[in-house]
Amino acid sequence: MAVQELAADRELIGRTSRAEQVAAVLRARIAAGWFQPGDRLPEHEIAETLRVSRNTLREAFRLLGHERLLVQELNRGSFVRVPAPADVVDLYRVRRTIECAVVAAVAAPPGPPLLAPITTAVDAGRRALAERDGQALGTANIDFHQALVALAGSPRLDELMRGLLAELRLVFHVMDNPRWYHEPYLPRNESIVAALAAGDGPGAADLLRQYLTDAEQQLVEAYTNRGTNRGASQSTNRRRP
Amino acid sequence: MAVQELAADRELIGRTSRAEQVAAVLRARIAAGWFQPGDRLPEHEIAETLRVSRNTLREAFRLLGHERLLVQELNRGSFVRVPAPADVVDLYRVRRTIECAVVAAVAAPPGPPLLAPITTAVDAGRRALAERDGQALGTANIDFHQALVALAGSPRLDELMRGLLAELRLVFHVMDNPRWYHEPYLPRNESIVAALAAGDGPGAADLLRQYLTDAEQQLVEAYTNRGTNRGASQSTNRRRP
DNA sequence: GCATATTTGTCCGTATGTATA
DNA sequence: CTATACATACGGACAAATATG
Repeated sequence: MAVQELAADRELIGRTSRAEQVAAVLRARIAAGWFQPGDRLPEHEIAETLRVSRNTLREAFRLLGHERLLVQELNRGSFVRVPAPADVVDLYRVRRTIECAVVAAVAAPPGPPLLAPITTAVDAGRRALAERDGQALGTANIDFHQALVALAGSPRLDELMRGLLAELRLVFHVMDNPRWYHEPYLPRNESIVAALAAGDGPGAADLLRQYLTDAEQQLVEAYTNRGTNRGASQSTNRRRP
Repeated sequence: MAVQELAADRELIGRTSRAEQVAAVLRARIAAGWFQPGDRLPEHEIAETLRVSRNTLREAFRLLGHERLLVQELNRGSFVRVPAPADVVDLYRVRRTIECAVVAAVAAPPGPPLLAPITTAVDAGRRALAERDGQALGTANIDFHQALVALAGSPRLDELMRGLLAELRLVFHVMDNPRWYHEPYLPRNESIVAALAAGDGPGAADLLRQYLTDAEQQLVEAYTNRGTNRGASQSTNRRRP
């Protein structure tokens, strides 16, 4: 019965709990960099601002902690997570494993509903580059890789990828200017699309693997430098200005 | 009531955050089948039994909901999740993607610290089969695949795999006798180990992919039959007997 | 269809323990 | 070392939704 598919849209109406709504707000704030890695999220202050009780806020904190966006130190509070260099390495290891496996499984040119989001993301990236919009370039790159994983048609892989990219956003927020790291890879995205459109999954996967390896190397190098300079260890007691 | 048997787990809590300790207890109970898919977990009753407040229990519920072990229906409560057939398909799609990718990346015989857990799991399976211990056979199979993913050396992939296998346990709990589904695959595990020990990752990955495809087909078939017979839709109001 | 009882969702007050100035 | 601030956890309260008769 097709009606049950509507159930997926239930959460779009008001039918979600306060805790998840609060989590969504905080998630967006963290993704946008409004809360920066290392920032402490004081319960009382935030609960008062969002007009929710501390109990429901704590439920939201647990959710975000489970998503690795927050770390919760016992009796000290919740902090926006500041990823360690080892996390960057692991993130890219997982990305290589999953993205490449999904892309390599492509045996025929994907249909428009699958290919369109990919080309759209590349176009958005090209436009952002022309307008020198680093923020848009970054999100376009994220959308590109999210669309790649969507080729598998797996809800769990989609959500997993969302989580990985959300974590990766934390890494970029630790550094000053994320745009430089995405810029050189736009033409490589285009060649990946070309291979995919031709139905050459394994070829696209090879390009993608090299892409991710290069990106990781450059990112880890820049990250360890910036990271140690700031000395933003997780247990420092930074707050919002 | 049978819920009072939970009091035995009261002693396990005492070190980290209460919510995570409670979550660990419930997670173990669900994995063991003590809470069965479809069961409702009443807040007041469980909170009273575990001697925690409803607030902290709800934090634990949020965690388990995020792990897809519980579903939380607004104003109706938290239920042990009963996976749909589509979930089984997706679980195996993810398993094929990740496990095969990890195994295929093996280019040389793994060192003892990586290979030992794999062979140990196979041995445990062989022993369980000899003793006709279906429960042990199932866990041995789970340990085997967990050890396979550990080849990647990625904490995130390890945790991801743990979650997938925990979900899969729910599927087995919906059906009566899990042992029949693991039995025919033991020799295939052994051949996978042989290929791995020889450093032939791609060969092992091919065997593994076929293994997972066969297992999925058999499981989905048996699952849809059992599942519809029971009529255990998520919104039915089952409780513990 | 209606009235009642139960359960969840949410908030508040408060006590305790922990970390930090 | 004391004092302060804050997180942690508990219990009570009420409204809202749901299940039950």
